[in-house]
Amino acid sequence: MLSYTEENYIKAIFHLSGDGEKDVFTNDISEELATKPASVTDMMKKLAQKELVNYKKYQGVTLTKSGRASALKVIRKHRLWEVFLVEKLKFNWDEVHEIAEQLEHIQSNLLIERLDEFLEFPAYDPHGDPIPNEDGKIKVKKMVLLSDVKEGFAGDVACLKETSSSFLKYLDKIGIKIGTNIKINHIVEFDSSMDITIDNTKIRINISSDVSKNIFITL
Amino acid sequence: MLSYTEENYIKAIFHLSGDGEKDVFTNDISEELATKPASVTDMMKKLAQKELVNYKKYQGVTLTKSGRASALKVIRKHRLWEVFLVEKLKFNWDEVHEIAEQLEHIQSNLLIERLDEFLEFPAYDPHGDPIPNEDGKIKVKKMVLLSDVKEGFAGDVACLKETSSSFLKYLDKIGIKIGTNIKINHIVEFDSSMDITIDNTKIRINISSDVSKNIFITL
DNA sequence: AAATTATTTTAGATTTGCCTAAATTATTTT
DNA sequence: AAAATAATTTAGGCAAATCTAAAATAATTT
Repeated sequence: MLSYTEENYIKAIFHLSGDGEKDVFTNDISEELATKPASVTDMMKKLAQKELVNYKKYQGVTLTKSGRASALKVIRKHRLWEVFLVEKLKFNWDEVHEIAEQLEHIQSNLLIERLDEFLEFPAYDPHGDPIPNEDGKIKVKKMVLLSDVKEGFAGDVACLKETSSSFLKYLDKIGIKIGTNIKINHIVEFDSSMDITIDNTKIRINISSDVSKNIFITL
Repeated sequence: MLSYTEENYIKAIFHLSGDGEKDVFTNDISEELATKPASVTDMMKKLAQKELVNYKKYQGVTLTKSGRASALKVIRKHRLWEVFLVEKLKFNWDEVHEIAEQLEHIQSNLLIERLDEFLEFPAYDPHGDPIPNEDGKIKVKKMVLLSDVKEGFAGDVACLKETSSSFLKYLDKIGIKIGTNIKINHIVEFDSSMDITIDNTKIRINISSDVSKNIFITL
């Protein structure tokens, strides 16, 4: 069984690797977890010993099969708890992250399966991120970054890249949530900001490229 | 803020002191928490330093006001989570303790208030123990140990002293739960076992004094 | 290719919570 | 009241996870 800290390292590596694709480096992990690089090196040796990561000095790390499975389990728990907090306890989507960071470490397989059932087997969390199933399988939605599509295109908000509280609060304010329909009326060449229509209403708003770069919409 | 371990010590002291009445001794705490007496002494110094306990060498400890408040907060969380597990996630009353032991340490005032609301402000947990309110106030039910009442007496099961899985499973089997009406038909002088009627049915069963000593009924 | 810069690792400490073994204090027995 | 026993504390250490400072390695620049 993994310690609280080990789980956090494994999760950080999973995220930094782009869900397991790329190698991850010491400095990046230390930044993600707000620790020092030396601490990361110590932990990488420990995780390598436990065969959770493939580690070669100075070469970065990747997760092993077993490490990947552990990461997906923690992510599953995190996202299910987020659904619980938003759907059942009426939290806003910008308030749930810190609490889910704690809840994700609760150890009980039965608990998480019962929670999943109670929530009626959600496929996505409140930010649109997919919830891995018991076997770590993820349902991938076909989607593109809003910033990558052309004028005239329309789609539904599927997922957010950035989930900071300030970003989520801004989206609340302008009326964007998961499932909101967005139509791109015009892209300003100068700054790549977009003039969009929300849910086929008459209201048009302008969003900066910093915003459109962080919203995925369905294809 | 208290560490996970400190919270467990404070909670153990609260329970061992009979909810704050008596002095508590090193050996008892070490037994309760499955640590060694020397470890307890270390922690008592630390908790005294933080003004959570009154500690005098060799004399035992008591909780301070602040220690008592911390204990009640952890107990509140533990019991609310137990209600959640039983009422919402369909756990049996003998399965919830270990999970609640973990959940009770999650830090978020908002979470616990929202959970309380979601559960519709329960006053008692699945074992009949009272749930302290936000201010640490407890609603005391008037009750007596089943073993302390006379033949002919009847009352409703209010609370259990022992909450081990084996005891709870036995109660399940013989049909006793919180709220069950029990009438004492006869007490066997030899072993103090009791012949009882459950919920005014025609079925009579015999329970040992080990059982009757662990069931509280309403006065 | 040598020098500079950036990244990573090693070495040695620190803190928290725990341990064992020995010493101390309190309690009980004779 | 002295001896024996029980409870508690002290002293010294260990493991996990962290840190700082110094050394080693890799990458980049000139």
